[in-house]
Amino acid sequence: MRLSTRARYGTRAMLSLALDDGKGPVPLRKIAKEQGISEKYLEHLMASLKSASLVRSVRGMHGGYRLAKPPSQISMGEMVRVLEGSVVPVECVDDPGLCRRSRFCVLRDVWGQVKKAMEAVLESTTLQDLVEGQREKEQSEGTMYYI
Amino acid sequence: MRLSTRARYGTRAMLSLALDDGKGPVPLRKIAKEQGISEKYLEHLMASLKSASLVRSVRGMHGGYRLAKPPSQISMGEMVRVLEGSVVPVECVDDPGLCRRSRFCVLRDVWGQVKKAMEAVLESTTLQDLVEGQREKEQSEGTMYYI
DNA sequence: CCCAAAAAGACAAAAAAAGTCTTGACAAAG
DNA sequence: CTTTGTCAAGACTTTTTTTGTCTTTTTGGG
Repeated sequence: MRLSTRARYGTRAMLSLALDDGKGPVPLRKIAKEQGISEKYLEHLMASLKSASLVRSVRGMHGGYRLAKPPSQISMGEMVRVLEGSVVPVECVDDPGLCRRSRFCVLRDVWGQVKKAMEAVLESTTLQDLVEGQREKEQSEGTMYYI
Repeated sequence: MRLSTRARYGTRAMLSLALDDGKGPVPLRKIAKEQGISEKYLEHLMASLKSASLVRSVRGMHGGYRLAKPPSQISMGEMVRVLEGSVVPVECVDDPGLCRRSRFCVLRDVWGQVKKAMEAVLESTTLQDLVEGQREKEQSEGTMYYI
């Protein structure tokens, strides 16, 4: 029940873009450095995000990536789906035809509930929320002792 | 964000045991056949479930496995944890030391909420609930399909 | 009592799949 | 002609799933 690094890295990259939203394209290299991710690997993630129209790219000098929509219109759910495929714990939840027991399978019902519960959280959180949360945390960080 | 077959097969095996609870030990071979799982693989799963004291085994002729506790005292959460390790989507949620950003990481907060949401569902569902649900389904549909 | 058969158990490791990361050649924009 | 993204291919690693071989426990039939 783990997320792969695709979702972890990808969402962090998206958060980076959101934090710099409106300041022109952010080069992949910068994001990779900030997040400690291999550039080449991040490239793959950005390709997925781009083909899902969550980001847009600008080539050439001063190029880079930027969000394709305002942060308030990009949910965690959308990002995770793009990066990892569906948020479903077991295939048959989305695709009952996969198993002919589906109609009578109580376990399938449970996995369905799990999916719903996860989605509720992920869909209700947008990049905008993350940005705001991050700004708050940064503010209180300044007033805290460094351990 | 998928469960591995460990959790899928394992929970199905546990449900099988719960449905036959009180009728003496069920041989692994029977469960494997019912569920279409390799015997040897299932053996590994049962070993995990056994060492977590969710099932007990009886060796020798007419031996097999049976639940170690009443179905009402075994939650889905317990089973999934045993079979898959923790239900946590990202390590740092349980173990903040893994990343020094943890304290200020908004994404970690979100993954924490996702974990809670999943756990709420899984902890509140017991094998007893599954058995009852299964019996209801059988009744309303008249037939039960085993493979 | 002794043996054969039916089970679980242990240990190992092969095989397959998924995930992660790298290299290198190419294309566009300034 | 340098900075940046794009694409293809594959190497490497880790996890997951399956298989094999042998041992131990228990029971039921002679």
